[in-house]
This record gives sequence, C-alpha cells and structure tokens, in this order.
Amino acid sequence: MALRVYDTLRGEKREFEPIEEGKVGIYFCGMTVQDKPHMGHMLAFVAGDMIRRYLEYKGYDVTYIQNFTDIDDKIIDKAKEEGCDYLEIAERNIKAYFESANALNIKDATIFPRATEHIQEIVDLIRVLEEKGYAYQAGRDVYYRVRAFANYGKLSKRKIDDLKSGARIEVGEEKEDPLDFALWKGADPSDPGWDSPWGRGRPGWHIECSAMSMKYLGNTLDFHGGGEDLIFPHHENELAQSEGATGCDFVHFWLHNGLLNLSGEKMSKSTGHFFAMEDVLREFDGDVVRFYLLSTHFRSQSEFSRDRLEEARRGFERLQLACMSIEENLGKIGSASGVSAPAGEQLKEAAAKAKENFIAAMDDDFNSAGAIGAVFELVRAYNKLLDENAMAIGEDREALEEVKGTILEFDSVLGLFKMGLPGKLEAIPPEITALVDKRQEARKAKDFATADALREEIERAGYVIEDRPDGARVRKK
RNA sequence: GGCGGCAUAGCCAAGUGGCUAAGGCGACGGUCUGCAAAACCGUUAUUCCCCGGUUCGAAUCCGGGUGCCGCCUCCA
Repeated sequence: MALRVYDTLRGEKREFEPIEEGKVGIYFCGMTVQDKPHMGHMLAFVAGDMIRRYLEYKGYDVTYIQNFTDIDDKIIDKAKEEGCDYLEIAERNIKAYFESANALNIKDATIFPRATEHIQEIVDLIRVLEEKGYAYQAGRDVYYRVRAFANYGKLSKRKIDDLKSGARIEVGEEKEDPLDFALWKGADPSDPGWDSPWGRGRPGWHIECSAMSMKYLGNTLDFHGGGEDLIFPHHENELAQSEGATGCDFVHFWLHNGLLNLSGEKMSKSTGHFFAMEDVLREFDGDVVRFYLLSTHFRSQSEFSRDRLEEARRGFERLQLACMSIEENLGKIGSASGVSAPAGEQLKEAAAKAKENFIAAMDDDFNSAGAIGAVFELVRAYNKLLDENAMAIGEDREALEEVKGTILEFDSVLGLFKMGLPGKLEAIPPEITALVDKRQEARKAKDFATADALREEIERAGYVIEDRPDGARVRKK
C-alpha cells in the first residue's frame, strides 16, 4: 500500500515519494518561546510526532527538525518587563515545552535548532537574497522585496493585490512596499543584537526557519509542517525566502494541522481558560491527552473542552483494560506453551485484519483517527473471543502474543503507552488493601451491607473493585 | 471584503463513487454478579444540512442555497 499525503500547496493528496531513497527530512515549526505551551501547540507537535513515527514505521530513516525561535519582539518585551535577559524567558519556556512534550510521549527531534544559534546562517541567507535582488536595506532594517518574487502567494492562495489592504508600515520603517517583510531588524544598543553587514540587529521572524531548515535538510524538504495559522504569512514568507535564494522547490509536502478552538472562544490566558498545557496535565494523564489529540484527524479543526477529555479518558481506559487482560493471561500461562484452538486462530485473524485496517488508515494522509478505530476493532474481537472461549484463548500463548505484538506495533506509531503495554496494576496503598480484605471477609460472611459500605468507601478513595472468580481486584479509577 | 474549511446517530468521530455507513462516549434492554465493576450480546443513522444535476449507482462528484468555523502579517 502506498502512503498518500495531502499537500497544502497543491491542495490535493498524492503519493509520497521521498527525495532520497529510504530517507525523509521533516521540518516542523516549533514554538516561538515567548510563553508556555498550550493545548493548541501540543496538538501540532503530537501530530508531527505521529507522522514522524509512522514514517519510521514504514522503514524510512527520518531526520526530524523542530526549531525554537528564541528571539522576537514579545520575548524582548517580556524580558524588559521582568528585568531579566531575553534568554531567561526563552529557556524557561523551552523547559516548559519539554515537560509537556515528555508527558505526551513526543519523541525528541533529531535536532532542536535555535534561531540565536544560527545567526551566521541567517546572515548568509539574507546576503544571498540581497545579491539576487530579493532583499534591500532600508534604514537599519533589511526587507524582503515581495513583488520581486513572482510566485508570492502560491501557498496561501493569495493574490498580491488583495494583500495590500492588510499590509502596514510601522512607525520607523522605511519599506519600499507595505507588503515587504523584515529579514533583519536593526537593534537599539540596549536590546539583544548581533553584528551584521547591515549593522547591529536581530533576525526578523520567518528567516530563521528558512535558514535552519535548509542547513539541516538541504534546499528541498520532504515535509514541512505546522499549524494552519502559519500558512500566512509565516510559511508563505519562508517559501519566498528559500525559493528566492535557491531557485529550488522548497517543500514537497506542506502539512498543516487544524487549529484547536476553545468552545468557540479564542484561547486566552487572561480569561483563565483551561488551555495551558500544565493545567490540562494537572487534571489528565498525558496518555489520555495524547489519545484525545490523535482521535481526530490532524487536519480537522476541533473544539476543545474538558468534556472531550473526560470522554477520551473513558475510551482510553477500555484500551488499557484490554491490554492488562492480555498481559494477565500471558502471565498465567507462564513458560508452558499453550495449545492453539480454533478461537485462537480467529484471534490471529482479527489481529491481521486490524493491522490491515490500521495501515490503510495511516496510509491515507496519516489518519490516526481511523487507525484508532482499527485498534478498538481488535480490542472487541479479543474481548469477545475471550468471553466465549476463556479457556481456549487464555491458554493460547501464540495467539495472545500475536495480539500483544500487534498492539505494540500500533503503539510504535500512536505512542500511547510510554511505559510499554499496560500490564501490572498500579500499587495499591496498604490502607486500601486493608479495606478490600475487610470487604472480602464481610462478603464471605454474607454481610453484604457492610461489604457494600466498604466498597463505597474504597471508591471514594478513587479505587474500583472488580470481583472475580479468583478474588477481588482493585485498580485506580 | 479576500482565502480556506466544515455540516454523518444524543455527543465525539472515520468513511470522498458500488460489500450490512468504522470506532469511541452516553443511554436503554439482556447475559454474568449477592449487588456491582469489567466484559459480551441486542437496540440507539433504511440514511449522511436542504434543493437540483451527473451516473446503472453518490454521504462521497458538479451547481445553487442555508448554517457554522478558521485565517487574512502576535499566533501551533
């Protein structure tokens, strides 16, 4: 089966062909670290991570680049407000990014380049643009001459003349044309800056991504991703810079994730909405959040709310319980090899079918939502066969290993189980175990009133009891 | 105003020309259980916003309408 991917530039899906056999280069726009990450940021990075993992699953050697833009107006303003160095602001937010990324089981990029560590590459790129007539110095700044680039607007499907109304010239700017954007901004002596052929200054937004992506991935990238909101102006400008400088196609496939809305309202920190990643992670486990984010196609816009996460938590629990059941059965078999029964064969068939559906979904523009559907189909098949043939399934090592292996394979792409397949029950505190034991005694004595009262107490403490033929089992709710 | 997207069950959400319209959450009925929980079975879209058209055949393609949303130089 061939992987088909939608490309924002061409506006259609087409078969993916790597530029270089067996290898894939992805540049995913990271954060401008002026603030801590929120759910919207993490949706983008989880999507990028899932895409990267699937390409690796397909056997490609993937180079995944995700930048940090660690210098911009807002960062400088914040530093002034707090009376600290701009890098302190950047470092703090980069740290917060990694905390969230870690909770969401996002694999580290191959390289995390930072704008301020690539000033030389940025300057070199601007000089090339200058030589080719795409850039000009005006006062202390250097601008990109938008009208010089014939294809300007091709990514965002904008006509250059329609843009005029939105364009503006800030006080102190000496642009030739309001559409032109800054490649280099002259800096006051008190602001952070670097020496350059145009005087002391700092890079404009956009240029760092062109410089860093091409440094690490070459003139043409297989994939370039980011939020839909970056299409214009950020990616349009990157494209103009890169293609202007090299004359090559910049990107084969532009990937843009849909934006996450907050119950119809604009996200906002000031209104205290539940949106900052650290707030979300205080209430929900990272794996649940990841499951939620992957259960909608990454290109869809969607409304985010606490209810959606609650729903995801229950759905994810179904998956976890099935995994635990598989592990439990495998554990019981021990080293003895089980006998394969017809039910076991059916289970193996279900695993194969689920794998087929999983790959078909992922091959269709990285449809993780469809792929998760395939995972649940396997869960149901397993539960059903186990329900009907507990003995046969519970002792069929080969079939169980097959299901487990299939789920682990799925998870190499979905990344839901950071610690491996959920198997062991969480440690139960002794005070809870004591209550469970008391309840068992009451049940033995047929004192169900006491037993039920104890169960309620245990549930209030956040634990669920499942009475099984071989005894009571407790798990954390 | 310009550009783009979406409209599938109570809710979330796959499916973009042809098997019974995935899957999850919820609800109801049943099996199991002392009762629960978990799990399983059944019911919950004879139909995919509306109206036309193309086609042997459309949720899927085309035209029109309605509604919602996003972007338009802070933005993942």
